[in-house]
Formats: sequence, C-alpha cells, structure tokens
Amino acid sequence: MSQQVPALPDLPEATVARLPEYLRALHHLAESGNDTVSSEALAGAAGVNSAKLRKDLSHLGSYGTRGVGYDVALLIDQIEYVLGLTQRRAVALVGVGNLGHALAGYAGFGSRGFRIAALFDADPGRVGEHINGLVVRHIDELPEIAEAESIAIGVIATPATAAQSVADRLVAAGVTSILNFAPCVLSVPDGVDVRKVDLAIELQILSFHEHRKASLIALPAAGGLTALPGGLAATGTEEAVGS
Amino acid sequence: MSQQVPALPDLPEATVARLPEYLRALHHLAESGNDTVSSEALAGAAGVNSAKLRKDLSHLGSYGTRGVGYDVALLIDQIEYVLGLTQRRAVALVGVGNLGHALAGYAGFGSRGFRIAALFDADPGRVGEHINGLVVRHIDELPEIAEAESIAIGVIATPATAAQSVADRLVAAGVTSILNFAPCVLSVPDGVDVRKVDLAIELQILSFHEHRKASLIALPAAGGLTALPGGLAATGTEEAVGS
DNA sequence: CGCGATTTGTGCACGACTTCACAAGCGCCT
DNA sequence: AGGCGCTTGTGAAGTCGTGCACAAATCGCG
Ligand SMILES: NC(=O)c1ccc[n+]([C@@H]2O[C@H](COP(=O)([O-])OP(=O)(O)OC[C@H]3O[C@@H](n4cnc5c(N)ncnc54)[C@H](O)[C@@H]3O)[C@@H](O)[C@H]2O)c1
Ligand SMILES: NC(=O)c1ccc[n+]([C@@H]2O[C@H](COP(=O)([O-])OP(=O)(O)OC[C@H]3O[C@@H](n4cnc5c(N)ncnc54)[C@H](O)[C@@H]3O)[C@@H](O)[C@H]2O)c1
Repeated sequence: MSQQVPALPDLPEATVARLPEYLRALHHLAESGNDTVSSEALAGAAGVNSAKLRKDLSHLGSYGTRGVGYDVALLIDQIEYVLGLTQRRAVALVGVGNLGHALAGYAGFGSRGFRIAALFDADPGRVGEHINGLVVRHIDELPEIAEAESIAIGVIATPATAAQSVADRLVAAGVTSILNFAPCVLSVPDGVDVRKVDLAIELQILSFHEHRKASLIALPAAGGLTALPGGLAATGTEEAVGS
Repeated sequence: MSQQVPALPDLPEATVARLPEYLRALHHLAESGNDTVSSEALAGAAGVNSAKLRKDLSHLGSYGTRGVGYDVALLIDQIEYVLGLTQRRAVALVGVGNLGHALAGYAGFGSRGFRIAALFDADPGRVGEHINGLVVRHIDELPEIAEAESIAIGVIATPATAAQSVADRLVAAGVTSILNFAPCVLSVPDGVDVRKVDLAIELQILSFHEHRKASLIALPAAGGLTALPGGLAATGTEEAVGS
C-alpha cells in the first residue's frame, strides 16, 4: 500500500501541548504489552479528562475503533508524525555552565526524538571540554556547525545578560525554534518560535496558591466553604494548577 | 499608619502566571532608576499586550495614575504581596543528581523569594555531600526537617520511577505545593498543587511548529499566504508559541 | 443474524481569556 | 482656571478551550 501522508491539520495550540503527554503515556503502555487502549485509560495515564483526550485525538483524524479503543502502536506513529518526530531533530545547546552540564548529560533528550548535535560556550576555559561524548565548541563556530548539522532548534542556558545576543546569533545561523532557560524576554523575527522555562516563575505561581490556601484557612469559613480547603479527601487524580 | 491588608482577590489563573513576568520586568526597571512606568512600556518589557497587562493589574486594585502610569516600587510591593513573596519561602529539593546539583547551585532561587532549606537523596553515597553550603540529607529525615523548617514547597528531581513515591512522602511531610521535573504524572490529594517542567515536552512542541513551517514551505503558497511564512520581517517582539 | 455492551467522535452550551475601543481621570502648561 | 495630551480602567465583543451528553459504530455472543 502507498504510504498516505495526511496533510498537517492545524491543531489548537492547547492540543499540541498535550500530545507529548499522550505520547509518553502511550510509550509506557506499549512497553507494558498493551495493544489497544480506551480513551478513559489513556486519559487517566496522561492526567486529563477523557472527553478532552478524544477531542484532541479527533483532530488528528479517526484512529480509534468504537467499542474497542485506540491501537497503541498506530497512535504512537500518528502523534510522532504530527509532532515531526519521525526524523531525529538536531539541537544546539548554548551555555555549558551549571544548568547546561545537566542538560547535556540528560538521557531523556535522546530517547524522545532529539539529538544534541553541538555544545557551545563563550568561555575559552570551557571550550574543548568533553561532555558525554561531545566537545564544547566556541560560540563563534556556530554558523558553520549549524549549517553542517542542519540545526533548527537551539537551547539557551546562558546568563540572562547574554541571552538576547545568543538568540540573535542562533537566528542568524538559521535556527527557527528556541528554548530559553534564561529569565528574560527574547526578541526574535517573525517565523521564529520561542518557548521559555523559568524555574522561579513556576515557584512563584506555587507561592501564590500557598498564600491563598493560607489566607483561606486564616479566615473564618466564609461563603459556601464550610470545611478546611482541601479537607481530608485523598482521592486519586492530580490537581493541576495552571497551564 | 496601620498596615492595610487587602483581601486576596481571586485572580484568573492566566493572570497569576503572568504576574511573575511583570515582577521581573519591574525589578529591572527599578534598578535602572525608573520611578514610574506606563502600561505600554511595562507590557513591552514583559512581552505582552498592554491591554492585557492593564486588565491583569486592575485585578489587584487601582495602583496606577491616569496620565502618568504605575509607581514602580508600589507595584512591586503589591505583586509580591499577592504572590505571597513577602516571606521567603522554604523549599525542599529531592534528588540531588545531575539536574538536582544544578538547581541546588542556582542563584536565581534565592534572589526571587525562595530559600532552599534542605536537600534530600536516597543514595547513601550522596548523603552527607556538601553543596553550596547545604548538606545532603537522607530522604528518611524529611518529616522532621520539613516540620522544623516549615517547608511547604517541594521540588522533585529524581528519576520518574521514584517520583510518585517521593511525592507521597512530601505530602505526608506536610508539603502542599510540588514542582516536578520528572517526566510523569503525579497523583496527589486535593489541596496539593502540582506543576511540572518537562524539557522534552517543550522541545516536542517546538518540533511540531518546525514540522508545520517546513510543510508550509514545501507546499505551493496556498490560501491567502503569498510569501514564505515568516518572510523577511525582522520586527521586534517575540513570537510566543503556546503557553 | 440480531442484540446488548462498550467506546468513539462530536454538537452544543458554557466559561475563561483576549483584544478593542473609549470614557474618565490626572497633570501640566498657558 | 481652563484646556490639552496622555494614560488608566473597563464594558463589550470576539476567540479559544472545556466538558457534557448522546448518537453512531463496532465487537462478541447466543
Ligand atoms: N542552574 C539552574 O538550575 C537554573 C535554573 C533555572 C534557570 N537557570 C538559568 O539558566 C541560565 C544558566 O544558568 P547556569 O546556572 O548554568 O549559569 P552558569 O553561569 O553556570 O553558566 C552559564 C554559561 O554560559 C556561558 N556563557 C556566557 N555568555 C555566553 C555567550 N555569550 N555565549 C555562549 N555562552 C556564554 C558561560 O561561559 C557559562 O558557561 C541562567 O540564565 C539561569 O538564570 C538556571
Ligand atoms: N538532567 C536534566 O537535564 C533533566 C532535564 C529534564 C528533566 N530531567 C528529569 O529530572 C530527573 C532527574 O534527572 P537527573 O539527570 O538529575 O537524574 P540523576 O539520575 O542524575 O539523579 C537522580 C537522583 O535522584 C536520587 N533518587 C533516586 N530515587 C530517589 C528517591 N526515592 N528519593 C530520593 N532521591 C532519589 C538518585 O540517588 C539521584 O541522585 C529525571 O526524572 C529526569 O528525567 C532531567
């Protein structure tokens, strides 16, 4: 049969953000020997509502069988195709400091569709260092190496002061997706995607909820609330807070 | 004057997630000697739309002056109050491996409202190790130390296989907010908040957009699009993708 | 072959969030 | 004192995402 390549549907952003979760859960299920899975079971494993899961998957096309569920292997293929994981994408990591070292040594990188193709730093003392089979190159070498390795994704793990300059150099070298660990806003041309990870922001969001929980307890039971928030209920599922 | 404590408004979750960004931008502005800032300027510095910023801030109350802007110092105080950052919150870090080491040595932790109060690991070989002035304790000591240090926030940096068990122990020790770096879904009682950070998911989302950009270029210009996506426009602001 | 049990795919209503657009408020200058 | 320019705060409309509830589809079994 001829390999049919479905046109890329344009998925809601919220759905795209959840597909990787489903993919992880599916890989787990496959390893456990499951051939098919119901939306209910998969939703449980991924920590979402089953209706939401079905709607998400329906955007990819109809790959389930009513009365049975989804074929695990087929669904993995479909999601990996949509996410563009059929090719192992090359990633450049810039800034091999404290955090950069941990990232460079992270195995989960390789097992989930990516390949760290090069490490860069500006500190001459670090250039030449070997990490996990890769040698740290000077940031000035970025253009040639990015070209040679077809690098389209860059990870920034430098201090915030250097991040914008590094982003500019990445973009100039042809990178069109950036994952930024530095706590700052990056400015990039249209067509370049940026996502950020900021530990302190995550903690501050948690802090807000701590603050709220505390002030609710301090107050005498107001409004409809009669018991302590949270109470004693020890039911199963995760209480996701925010995105 | 008597310290007036405004009741905690219940903010939209999306607003809560942006307040830390505003806070970071405000600290920058304060360091640069700015006393006041307009919504337009602050929005630019935080990478958001100015209308959104004004609506977000309006949820905290009216702390701006029409025709002038916002008082930087006052706004910092307000946001820090709402986020519960007036006290320096104690954080426990569990799993002092590759990633845990980087986190333990991270300065941005301390400068943005938090204090790493204790490090834990299960590996006897690691227990006793000194990192950044802290000694690594055995995970079994968690209950007493969490109590003694009033720890309400826990960070999990163990392998995914251990994460659920660690989460259970954190909750048992009184922790009510968890930041999870392990790639797995955690199940916790009501009243406990969980946020996760998963590097691979971030990269896979970027990969999706790479895939889409590539397929758009491959296709002959369809629909309303006449030029290459992204084109040559090198305008300023960041193209945020997703959350 | 038909029936009941099961599970998907989706129409629909609702809620959350975003963005526009503008009146109201403030300070400055004349 | 009055007018003018600037900026906030917010109503209202639009967009996006969620979750219910159910019809349609499939399987297994008698
Ligand atoms: N360490 C953490 O756990 C952690 C957590 C969250 C966020 N961050 C953020 O990640 C970034 C890195 O943190 P870190 O602790 O690894 O810092 P670090 O100082 O240990 O490492 C930064 C590295 O970047 C290199 N560098 C500086 N300027 C450069 C440039 N122009 N080009 C290339 N390389 C350059 C430095 O030589 C250094 O090796 C910081 O922005 C930090 O705020 C770190
Ligand atoms: N290294 C990275 O850059 C990176 C990036 C993203 C996510 N992660 C995730 O973060 C987690 C940690 O990664 P890592 O590279 O640091 O792994 P690691 O193996 O280097 O470190 C894990 C540490 O956890 C400890 N540990 C194991 N079981 C424990 C338990 N029950 N209680 C307490 N401590 C226990 C181990 O002794 C070890 O020190 C993993 O889940 C990984 O997938 C890591």
